[in-house]
Amino acid sequence: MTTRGAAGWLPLSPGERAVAIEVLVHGPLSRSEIARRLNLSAGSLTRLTKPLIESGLLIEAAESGEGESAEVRQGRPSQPLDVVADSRSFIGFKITEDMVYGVVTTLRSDIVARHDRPLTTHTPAEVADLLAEMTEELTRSFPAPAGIGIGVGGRVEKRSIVAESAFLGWTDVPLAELVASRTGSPVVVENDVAALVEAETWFGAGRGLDRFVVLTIGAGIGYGLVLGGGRVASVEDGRGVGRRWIVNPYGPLTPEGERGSAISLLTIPSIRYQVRAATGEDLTYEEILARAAAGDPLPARVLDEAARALGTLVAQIANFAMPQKILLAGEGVGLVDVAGPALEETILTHRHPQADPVNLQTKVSDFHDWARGAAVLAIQVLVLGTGERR
Amino acid sequence: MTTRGAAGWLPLSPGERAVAIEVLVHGPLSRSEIARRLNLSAGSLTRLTKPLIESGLLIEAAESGEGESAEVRQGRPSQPLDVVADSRSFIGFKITEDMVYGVVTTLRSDIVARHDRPLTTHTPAEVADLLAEMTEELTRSFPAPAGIGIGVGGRVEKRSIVAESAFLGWTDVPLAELVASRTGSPVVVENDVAALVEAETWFGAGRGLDRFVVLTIGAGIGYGLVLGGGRVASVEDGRGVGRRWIVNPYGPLTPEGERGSAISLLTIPSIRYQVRAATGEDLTYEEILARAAAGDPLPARVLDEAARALGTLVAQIANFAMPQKILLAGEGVGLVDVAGPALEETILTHRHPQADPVNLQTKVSDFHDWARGAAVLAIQVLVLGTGERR
DNA sequence: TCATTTACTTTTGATGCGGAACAATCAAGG
DNA sequence: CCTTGATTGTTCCGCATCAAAAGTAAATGA
Repeated sequence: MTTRGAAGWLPLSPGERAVAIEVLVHGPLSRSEIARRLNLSAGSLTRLTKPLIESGLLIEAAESGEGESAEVRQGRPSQPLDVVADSRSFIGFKITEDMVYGVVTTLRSDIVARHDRPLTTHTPAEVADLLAEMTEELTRSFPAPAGIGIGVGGRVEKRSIVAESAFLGWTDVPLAELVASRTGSPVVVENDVAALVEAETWFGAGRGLDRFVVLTIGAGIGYGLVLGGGRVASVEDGRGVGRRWIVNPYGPLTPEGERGSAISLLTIPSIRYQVRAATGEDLTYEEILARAAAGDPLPARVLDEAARALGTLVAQIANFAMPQKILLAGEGVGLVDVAGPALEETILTHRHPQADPVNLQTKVSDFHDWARGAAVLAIQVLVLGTGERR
Repeated sequence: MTTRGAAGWLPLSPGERAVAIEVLVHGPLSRSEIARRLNLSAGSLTRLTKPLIESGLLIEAAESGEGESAEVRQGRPSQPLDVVADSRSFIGFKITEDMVYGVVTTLRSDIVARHDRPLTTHTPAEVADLLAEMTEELTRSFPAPAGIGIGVGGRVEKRSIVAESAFLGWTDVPLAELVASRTGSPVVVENDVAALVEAETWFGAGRGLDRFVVLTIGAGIGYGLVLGGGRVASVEDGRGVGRRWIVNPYGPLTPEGERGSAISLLTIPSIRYQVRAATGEDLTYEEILARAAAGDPLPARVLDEAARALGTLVAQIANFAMPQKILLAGEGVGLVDVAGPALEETILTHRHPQADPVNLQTKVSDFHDWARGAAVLAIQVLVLGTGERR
């Protein structure tokens, strides 16, 4: 097995794991607070926290200090527990066509170092060599990594094998094994969108939610549905979702995606293509946003149409999947700033008048966020033994 | 409390409840089979089943008899356990504008008697009187009902109060209390769609599934999303969902619903309205189906457009909510028989080419199915103590 | 100083589960 | 006919886990 169990930490009992995850995800918490959250008695918490503290995973945090401890309360002061975030470090990689982005994170998934390198070859062995080299450089000033997570666009099986990746030209590449043998660290490989979704579910916008959706816009469209704390896997994962999400049958026809599909309306290449086809100018996405903001009518029209498509999608997701929150992420969500009103208006048009307003959050992510997502997967799988679901 | 706990049966421990539900929902099962399904040891099953058998809820079923016991197997023969379906009876009502439909069911939710009565008044007290009378008549040849379930179109709160029902003109009517005081039986009131969804989740198309969707077409549109065995409640419940599900912005404008919405494209009144507006003839839904099947172009066109709208909806639900199965139910699903190919084609158009085919099931329901749904709710709440979720 | 409040620990008892040993009941094969 | 093996179900014991209760600790406020 490439991805063996908790490396270094003792295996956790279900109760211990629940406590560890609660503290890890929801910051420093006192024992009594954890007891309330997990519906356990105070006595159980003494029992469960003892081995966690002894093993070094948790620590009795220094009292919040002099700053200001919120309200002064009566009674014995509580003793917050916190994870020893720096006790282990994790490495996350995001592989794109021509670059590899790497980060080092703490147990809390805070990024403490970044390191990127151009990717000049797609040969599996050479890519693994590069990842091993980058691991070496990244860990120079940190303890040996407890785990390595790798995010790749494409289909990934068993969290270790890249079954199919078009932009790398890979089929059934056992990437986890290749990297693990070079670095000696356990490795988890996952589809990039899936990793980002898990990261947001644990540490980001979806923290503590039961139903949660992540929609990413960038070079393509990504969709992740989280139910009951776990991501729902589907066969379309990593196969370029959104090609057949026909939002507007009379919408534009672009090289990728069907006419009027989410891909042809929303992705960065499609928006650039539409502007280029109409004006002859080859503008970057940022330039298009800037021109639209400045009042240039053609870019504004393209972005307005995109925002309306996005609003339709968001409303449909809210109507049918009923998430408590929808996160818009990726490099291509800048259009929300420029065409926000059109987005809002379209959402309202497609929602029941008495329905709850859609809880929508926007987060422009860069490639280091994707790499961080991969690191979070390593935390989940390797430290806490959170296996795959169904 | 109107809806007090398990009337007659001892309160069940979580383990006992799990066993009871497993046997109730999945037919006769041997102890070892239950142990496998619930991941319990054989010893635990002896312990858990003993009180259930003693209390009369379960029984050691007579061996399947002479017929043919499938394959001959080695070893001690298994002893299937089954619920004593006839030990209690349940009553379910569905209230429409001018009729009340009533059924008597077994613990397994099999309908053993039906009785309908016209509804000539909408006064809460008189409706409750009628329900009490019908209960009296329905239980003449059956033991006293263990519980009564009532399904109403509209918003229902706390499974007892009709907060708002347009067609009855009701606001905050404590219907459960009114009926319970007249009959002496515990009463559960729920939105009709919600009740049907629960019934299908436990005993119907959604049995054993983790993610499941029910879409009903009739006088209106109904939508129910089941995740992890529980229905997701939403504020739109009972407020006429589908009015803002804009499927085709250039679709027909009907008296109800926005232009091109699911309501104006799919509901029976809208389809009849479209045919009437075009031909001047006031046809029933069944007549429209028959004419379209016979080749009459105008009804065929209306139904074709409806089927394409339905296909779009189904595909969107499959794309975004990712259920393992979608059930189409209600009085208005007959169009699937007439315009099935258009439905299939539209679904495929909106699905990823490599996605799993949509698991779609169609079930024409009559009003007794709705009443049965209400009875199932009584079974859930009163017998097994399955409370509300979130 | 002393009651009060809140947080945590220790002890105790109950519960529920898995596992081992055993009984029951069948088929297959000499 | 008897043995062997397979499968189901029962009984019993030990273990893990939890809640409840009682005790300890550390603060506030009068």
